[in-house]
Amino acid sequence: MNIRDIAAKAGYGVGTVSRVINDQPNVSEQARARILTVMEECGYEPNSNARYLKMQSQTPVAAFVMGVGNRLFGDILGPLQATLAEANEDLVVTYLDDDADEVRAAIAYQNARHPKGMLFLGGEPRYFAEAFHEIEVPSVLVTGSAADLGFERLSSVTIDNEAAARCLCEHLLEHGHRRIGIIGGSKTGNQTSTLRLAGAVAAIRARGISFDIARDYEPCDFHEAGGYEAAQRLLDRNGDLTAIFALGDVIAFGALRAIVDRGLRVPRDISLAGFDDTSFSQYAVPRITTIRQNAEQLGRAAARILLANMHDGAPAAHEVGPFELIERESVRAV
Amino acid sequence: MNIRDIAAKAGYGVGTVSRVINDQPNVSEQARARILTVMEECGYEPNSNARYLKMQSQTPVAAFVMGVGNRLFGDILGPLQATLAEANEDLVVTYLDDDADEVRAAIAYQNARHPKGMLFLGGEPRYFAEAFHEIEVPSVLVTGSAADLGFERLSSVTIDNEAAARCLCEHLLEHGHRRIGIIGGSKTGNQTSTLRLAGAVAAIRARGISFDIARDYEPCDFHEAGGYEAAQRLLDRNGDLTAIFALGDVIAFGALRAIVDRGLRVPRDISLAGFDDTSFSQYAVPRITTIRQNAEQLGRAAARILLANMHDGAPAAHEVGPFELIERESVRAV
DNA sequence: CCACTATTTGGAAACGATTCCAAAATTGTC
DNA sequence: GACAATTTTGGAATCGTTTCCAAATAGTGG
Repeated sequence: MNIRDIAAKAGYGVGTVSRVINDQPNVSEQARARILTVMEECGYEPNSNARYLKMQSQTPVAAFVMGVGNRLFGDILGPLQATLAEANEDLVVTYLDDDADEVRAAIAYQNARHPKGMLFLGGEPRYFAEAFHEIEVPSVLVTGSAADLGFERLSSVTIDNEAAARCLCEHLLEHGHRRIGIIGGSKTGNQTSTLRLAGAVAAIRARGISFDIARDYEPCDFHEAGGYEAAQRLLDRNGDLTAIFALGDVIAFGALRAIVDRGLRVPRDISLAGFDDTSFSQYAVPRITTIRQNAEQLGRAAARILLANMHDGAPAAHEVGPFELIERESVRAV
Repeated sequence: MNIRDIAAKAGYGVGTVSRVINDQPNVSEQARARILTVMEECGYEPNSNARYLKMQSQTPVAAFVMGVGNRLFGDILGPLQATLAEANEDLVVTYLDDDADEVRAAIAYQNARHPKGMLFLGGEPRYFAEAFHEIEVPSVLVTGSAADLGFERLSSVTIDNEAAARCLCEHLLEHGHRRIGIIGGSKTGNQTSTLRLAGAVAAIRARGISFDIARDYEPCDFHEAGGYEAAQRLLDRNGDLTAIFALGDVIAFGALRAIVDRGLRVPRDISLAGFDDTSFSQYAVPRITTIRQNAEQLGRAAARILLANMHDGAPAAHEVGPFELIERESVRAV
């Protein structure tokens, strides 16, 4: 069942059928209706290979997801893919550890098939910045800023992580906290966490309160176990902390458990704040104060920007989405 | 740069070049070497669209993920995609709500591009069973059983949900619980949840204890909010429950919050059990007793079976993976 | 050296779409 | 009703492969 069959059945030429398929003008209403009916009847779907072959565009959009465990990415990926689907664009997904070599290899592999576009979720911008010079298609960095990387075809969608962390920290400060500990962010430094850390530290120091990175900060991997261990280490060093700011909700969740295991209570003994407003944070006991970023909006924005880049040759855009402080029960005044 | 250019540059015909590309016999060593050299020099990569168009086999493997929120699927998808990648197979992912029409439309759309294989994660087998008669490629149902659906080309990878639920319920019974409530599973019935429910109810009734579906069971959507509300409704009806079995960890997590909001404590007043051993369940307060299924193993098995089906024409296989009861703190003896 | 078979090679046809140009049909104007 | 302008239509050429079939070449035994 191909376009010629449809044309024959409908009593029109292939050109007209093609125009109908592609929603192009200069087709009479009558012809359009008739052809649509026939296509419907036959359950006809155009062959995408023939189509792409002719149109010279090739494989679908490729997405690289660094950090499968992060539920935020799942929440972003859903709406992102849905938006792409509305434009009939498929999405080839590759899941990766956030490791420089693995990232490079995966990018090289996908790049060889000339995808129409690329998407990077999570991960360290530095890693693929190295691999990026050979990429000739529009790309979007989701959940990270590429504005300062200066790549011609690399857009980005993110929130202002620094401002958000500052906002949250000010919230803690306003509640009287003076000894605040921070956990999260890899030892080797990771853009997003670095920004959050910077914002938090800036807020604290702006009040003339000292913050000693070596003492008051503890890096950890981005999962519950990391948060658990980091909180342990941080509390071992600092008996006087009244609040802990975890650079991610899953980290906060692990930290919560660590605090409880020490016989302490949140927020009575220690206040706790997270980041991301992952779906479980409003159900945790206590409900966790956090920063919400709108995953759906980020996902849709990423898709929209990429489509604009791909189809209309729009220049790289750098969208900064809104965030919101969600006050819950895990922070109390001291 | 196409196959004709390469043929011209190498001084051979397109047929010979094609044979080299596809590793076919009947090419002299001399020709093969020369052509490979030229291809290398030119950085030539065959156009996959033209190729798939001609070969009638087409786009990569298509995966349908029903229920983005479910972190288990993320955990399965990672290893699954990695295994596929080892065989140089790309994965096109579509995220869907578990809705019959949406599923049908997505399957029709992807099927029209004649993917090499299909994967279904989560979702209700019935929904795509309807759409399945038109699928002519090998497929694997992950996290659901297809053994009894009787489709020629549909494999499945799952655990024995019924036995696992029975096992967990027996654990509750051994701890002296006699009034057990169950939450989870959609109103319209969903294979996985139905099996879990059946196993649980069977275990309870096997002890001569009555279980009244209308009274002791409450369906809900698969997320924290669903669990929260279902637990509320269930507890409103039954003041005498000593244990609640949630048909999924996220549901259990919502239920935990609902229990706490009633001023009750887990496990002192009510014991709670989940299913899936999602990463947060061992950090929840209290740590949640649950059933672990090995996501990585399931993912790899699914990919392995699909590859065998695709490449070697292996018949449909139905793999039943192991499960494990993880005893934690949320269940105590009464 | 010939007849015959086996291997290697070349190139036209086909896959199913899009795109363009020319032809046909319609509309508008006087 | 004639003519121009516009809209609609048909269909050949094209995209870059694979797959045949026929032709050329190499190999073999007598």
